[in-house]
Amino acid sequence: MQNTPRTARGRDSRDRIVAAAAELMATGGVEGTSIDAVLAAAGASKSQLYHYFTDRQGLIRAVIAHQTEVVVDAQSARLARVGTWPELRRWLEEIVEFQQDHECRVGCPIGSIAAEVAGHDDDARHDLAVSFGRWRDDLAAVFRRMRDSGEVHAGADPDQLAITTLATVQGALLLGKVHRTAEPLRVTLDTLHRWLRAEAAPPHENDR
Amino acid sequence: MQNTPRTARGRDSRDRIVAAAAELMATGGVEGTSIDAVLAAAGASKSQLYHYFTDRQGLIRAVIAHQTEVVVDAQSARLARVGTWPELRRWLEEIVEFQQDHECRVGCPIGSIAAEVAGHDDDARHDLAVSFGRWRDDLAAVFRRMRDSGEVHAGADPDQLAITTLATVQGALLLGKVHRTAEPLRVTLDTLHRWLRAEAAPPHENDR
DNA sequence: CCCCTATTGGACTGTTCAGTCCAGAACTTA
DNA sequence: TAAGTTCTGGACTGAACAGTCCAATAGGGG
Repeated sequence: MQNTPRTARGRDSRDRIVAAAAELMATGGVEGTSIDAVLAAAGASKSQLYHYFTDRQGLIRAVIAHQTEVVVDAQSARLARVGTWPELRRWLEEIVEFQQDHECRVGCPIGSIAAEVAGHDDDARHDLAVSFGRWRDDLAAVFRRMRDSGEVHAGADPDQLAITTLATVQGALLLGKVHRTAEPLRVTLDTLHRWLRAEAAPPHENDR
Repeated sequence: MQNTPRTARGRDSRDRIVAAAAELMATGGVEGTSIDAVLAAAGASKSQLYHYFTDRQGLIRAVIAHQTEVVVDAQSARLARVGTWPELRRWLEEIVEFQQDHECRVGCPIGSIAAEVAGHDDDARHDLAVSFGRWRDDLAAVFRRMRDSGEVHAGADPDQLAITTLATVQGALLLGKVHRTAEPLRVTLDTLHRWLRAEAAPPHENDR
């Protein structure tokens, strides 16, 4: 019935359901995860789920919102601290390290959901477009800052760099997930970094 | 029972089933496509399907093989005709055009299946790794040819360029699918092309 | 033509699924 | 503490699902 939780207990129940669904869907896919499996994992009952969500699709969209919070919001905070080339490099390295620590099993939760539902769930697709849009904007802000501070040359287009960076990261995460190795991820993000560096402002133009 | 078709009629039946499954799974996702839906679309009966495939997973792997044939084999033939920068650019443009013509609805069939099943079907994941590996090798062959002919500078690593190119293309296709616009695809592949061009051999080193 | 194998139709089974429903428990507010 | 609301347990339903089975047909080699 799509109720908003009004008590701490209700909020906790809803959160447990969404967290369990997010975890199961990340590994088993969206359509491969049943309501019953989610409830078993969350230790909740059916009436709880249908009290907070209209139907399965509502739960899926809540999972997308949850993963956006986990992934994009975290990236937003992380990217806010990126303003130099070494910091950008570090950001890319952390992505590789994270995947390595998780055996490349998940890739990007948002990207995985997107690939699965974008074709047949227009509402979910829209939510995901917004999430990706925010991520792209955060990246564009980084490149804009770096351009303003002279780390990136004046002619560079921060938006284009952001879109390309996001696409490359997503593709690299997919390849890593398929090969279950951080190797393609490492190679790709390394090359991406090298190419991005070519957007740096020539030192002789800024250092005088 | 995983029988190989022994007559023309049997081969036709099997092909119809796989083609219908591939089409449905491309739009509705793998787990979102039921056996019954496949049979209805193919105009076949259950005993036909279970005569040629052991189970649902067998059908999925056959679909992966089919899409590999359609996508990777086609790319292989297409990339065999790429050996110069304008030809490489043309190849990237064709990807954008194809997606535009299909309203970015499908993205890459291989990539979509990969994102969905890589997490929980190890056999399928392996098949997909092989498919992506072949695609990468074909791309590496292009860059190796271009290096040998002096279009790419001697220090470039064809394998790294191939992996990064494949990852970027896959990521761009995903973004296009989510936004249902060729715009991010166009921007990303444009930028990718610009960056790849930086791997070109300096003219003064080869033109004398 | 006959025999043998490949192929096919479709009914059937048992399970799992999403979603409904209602009675009762827990909590809030006054 | 009493009334009103929120939350919860879990049985129940009907549909959809993957997979089985067998009888029947089609087609090819002799």
